[in-house]
Amino acid sequence: MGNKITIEEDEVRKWNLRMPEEMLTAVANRFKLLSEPMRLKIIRTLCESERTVQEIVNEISASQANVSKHLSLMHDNGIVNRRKEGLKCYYSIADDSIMLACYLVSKSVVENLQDKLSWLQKVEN
Amino acid sequence: MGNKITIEEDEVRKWNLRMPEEMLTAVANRFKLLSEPMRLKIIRTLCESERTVQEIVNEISASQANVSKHLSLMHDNGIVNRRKEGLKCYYSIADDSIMLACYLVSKSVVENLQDKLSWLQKVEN
DNA sequence: GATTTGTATGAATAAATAACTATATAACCA
DNA sequence: TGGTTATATAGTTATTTATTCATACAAATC
Repeated sequence: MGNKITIEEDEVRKWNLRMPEEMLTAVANRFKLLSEPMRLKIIRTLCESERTVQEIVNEISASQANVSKHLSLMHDNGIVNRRKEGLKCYYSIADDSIMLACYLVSKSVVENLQDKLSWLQKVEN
Repeated sequence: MGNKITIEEDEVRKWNLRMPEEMLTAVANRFKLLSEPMRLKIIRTLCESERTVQEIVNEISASQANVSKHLSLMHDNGIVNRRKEGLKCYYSIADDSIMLACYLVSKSVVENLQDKLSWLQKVEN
């Protein structure tokens, strides 16, 4: 229990500095997939466990067509898995790094918000 | 030397499941900032050290207006710092989590590409 | 003050895309 | 076969945005 992920700080600072153009585009595309609130909502439900399209539709109250399109897009880009069972179609997270990215970025965003809040409170007094 | 970042796996899986709507939008916006190849190129140069606008323009061969606009956008969103010195304007990375996100996502993208390649090689034989 | 240099910005354009409606497909059941 | 359910897709619209060009601003130098 309590598994830990460790990352070398030195590695981070020089993240693929010489990465060729197409790979950079691929990285940008991966980020783009995570840049829509609706898709983040979907991913968030999938982080709990696999879900059918309809289950997601009910949970996040969006249209079936829209959820399906987002799932298809994410499937085409390899960030979710698809598993068919009769009429239903189960989706799940295909790449744990997605969750890690969501975790780190949301943590950072929340921390920034907290900083702004405490700054505002200081100014008010 | 060899500083390490450690992350609890359990924490990752339940990344802010109950995060309110506006925060989710903020997270999506953060990802959106990282979803353009041109901005990633700029960020990549800034990961080495702070740079003036003109230095970046020369390094990535883009127009001054475009680089300036991207930098302004990133500054407005708090992911780069701005430091004026005479005529020149030095930009730098404001948030280390940006680098971490770039590192993790590009690592994952590269690994996926490698998987695809080795699969292709198998099929060819 | 006039000029030069570094940076920012406004307007215009083209491209991408999220969401909607309607419809198609595909699997199951009666 | 006909009907129902779950999901996918085509066409359309509205919005966003990356880029370019031209110009404005601002600090330094002459």
